[in-house]
Amino acid sequence: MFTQEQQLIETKIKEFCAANDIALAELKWQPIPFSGEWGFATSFFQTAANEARAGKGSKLPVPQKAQEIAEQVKAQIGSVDGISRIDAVKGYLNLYFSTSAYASRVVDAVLASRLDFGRGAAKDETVMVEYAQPNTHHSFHIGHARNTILGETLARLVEFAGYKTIRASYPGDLGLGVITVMWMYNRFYKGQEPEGVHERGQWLAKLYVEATAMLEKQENETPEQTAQRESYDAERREMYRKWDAGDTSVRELWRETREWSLEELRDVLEMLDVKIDVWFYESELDEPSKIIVDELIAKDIATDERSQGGAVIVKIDEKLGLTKEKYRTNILLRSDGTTLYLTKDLALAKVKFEKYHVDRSIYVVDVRQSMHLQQAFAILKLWGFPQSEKCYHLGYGFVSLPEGAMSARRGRVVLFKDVADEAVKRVMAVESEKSGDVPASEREKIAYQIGMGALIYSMLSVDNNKDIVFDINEALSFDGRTGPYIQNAYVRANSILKKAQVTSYELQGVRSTFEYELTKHEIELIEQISRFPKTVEQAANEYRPLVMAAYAYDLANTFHSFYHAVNVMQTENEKTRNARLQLVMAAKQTIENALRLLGIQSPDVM
RNA sequence: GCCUCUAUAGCUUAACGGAUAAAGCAACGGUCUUCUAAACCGUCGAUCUAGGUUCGAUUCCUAGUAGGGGCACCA
Repeated sequence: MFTQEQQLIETKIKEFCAANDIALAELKWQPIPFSGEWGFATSFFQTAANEARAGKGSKLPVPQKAQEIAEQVKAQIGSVDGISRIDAVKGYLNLYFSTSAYASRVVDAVLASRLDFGRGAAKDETVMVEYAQPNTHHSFHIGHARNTILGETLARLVEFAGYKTIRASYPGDLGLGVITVMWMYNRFYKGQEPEGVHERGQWLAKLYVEATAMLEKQENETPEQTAQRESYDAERREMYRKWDAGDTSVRELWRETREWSLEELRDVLEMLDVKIDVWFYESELDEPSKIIVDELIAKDIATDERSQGGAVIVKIDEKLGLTKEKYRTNILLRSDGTTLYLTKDLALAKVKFEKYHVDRSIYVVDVRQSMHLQQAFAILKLWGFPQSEKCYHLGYGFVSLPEGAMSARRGRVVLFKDVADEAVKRVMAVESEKSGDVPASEREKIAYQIGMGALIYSMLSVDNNKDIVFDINEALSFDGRTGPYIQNAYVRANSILKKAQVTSYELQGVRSTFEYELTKHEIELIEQISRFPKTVEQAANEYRPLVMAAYAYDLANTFHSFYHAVNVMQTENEKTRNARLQLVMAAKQTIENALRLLGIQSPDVM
């Protein structure tokens, strides 16, 4: 927010260095730490090191030399409009703001932009974020939730940063797992499905567990059991064959059961406030991907070894001219001519680039598929798509349970819906004792917002490449570094404004005046608010939801401290009180904007 | 065997190559007649090992140790 001052100072520093034959290193700006005052800083260590290496000037150790330069620069700059004080400390040049002017600038900027405060300038690039890719015929578990939460936050970040953003979901709706569920249903449960979107979706997952148990070879099987199992498996394979051949009744069964899963998925996404723009289905990419294989063979990217009883493969390293093994070789078509995951991903990428004009393509996919995606990107490059350079795999660590890995086969999963329900229950339990004035009609809705806030934040506050052992008590904790903590800061800000009866017209559109001695807490709050736009930029550029999650907590933390230290309503001086109320409005707005990027709601009361 | 990720306080996690490594939980001690104590304030407490690069390394490089994950007809 302070680029003008920064540039002015930078110019002065450059002039000084040029005049004195100092090889200035790149200037990097940062906030001044440990300050009750407020400003920005840069250091001269690199410059001093450059000088020392060139053998110029005094032979001081680098830190002293940096300090010397800082002092000289300070003397050279003199006074700058809007900067109250300049210090040269330990090799750093610290520039302190004229507090009241900057306080007004920050607060007014927030109040002028409101929901758009922090939004980046519109960019001429289209980003597609692909996430929410669960398989159909299974139920949505907490691992899928991590994927979806990460993807949605990333989508919100890049969108807010100014990119045209397309949200894509890619459910896996074919394969042996899907057929297994269909076979189980058709054989034993036809027409017995329960009512209710989630009940039905979860029931399909139960069928899968039951079917797996029936179809897996058991220890100490009797001959009858073996025969039974083999006969079941033959039925299943026959069903797969029919599906593949386009058999009408099997296809109809498939469409019907698939829809049950998709209904549940859509409901879950709504619960998470996710609005998918484009749905891709694996089944729809099967045929197109076969055509692509022919093209890749024709272009001599893929090698057809089918005549020797082999498969169609891509020797990626060889084609890229790499001598060291990196991407290795992968298969595009099985020897029986059927496609694989990689084949379909290539077809999907083509659609993304050609039909949706995607410049950047982000894949939010389990880190275990890292190799697979690197291979896919490499093949896209060979294929001649320049966008392959801007394909990015946002991998994320495994979500496991304290008792071990989740397993859909064995039914050892924690379902998202169950956690969400539990979250509401727990919030309702504390709501009655902790909050007085939550209207009865709003109770459940607010409990849901808080419960989801806790769950979402717990997923976002861990760096994406780290594994998570899911502990429901930790995920739904409401104390400390959590979603509800941040929501509570918002509620408190709102509460002050309500009490003060600041309605929209009185203090809005009126330029704030901070013509008084600001407390340390106010300055820190303003400083924190001013960092929001840069944080958006950083989080979006680096594809790191965690950066925004960390910021949201820091902002809330600063607000809570301010709240305790400064009593806004009891401020005697009216001008000071008004300025503080505007600061509270700005803080409230910024917290809301940050939470919105995380996909967390901001309840007015809690 | 090759590739890759991770290693920070008792536990869970932060930290553009730069100033005093930051939080939460747990423990201990304070703070509600005052804008909501789902909060605030304080105490205790940490960079896996060995080299290297650098003026400066938790951060980069190499090796090691420990633990995940991946490596052609699964997704």
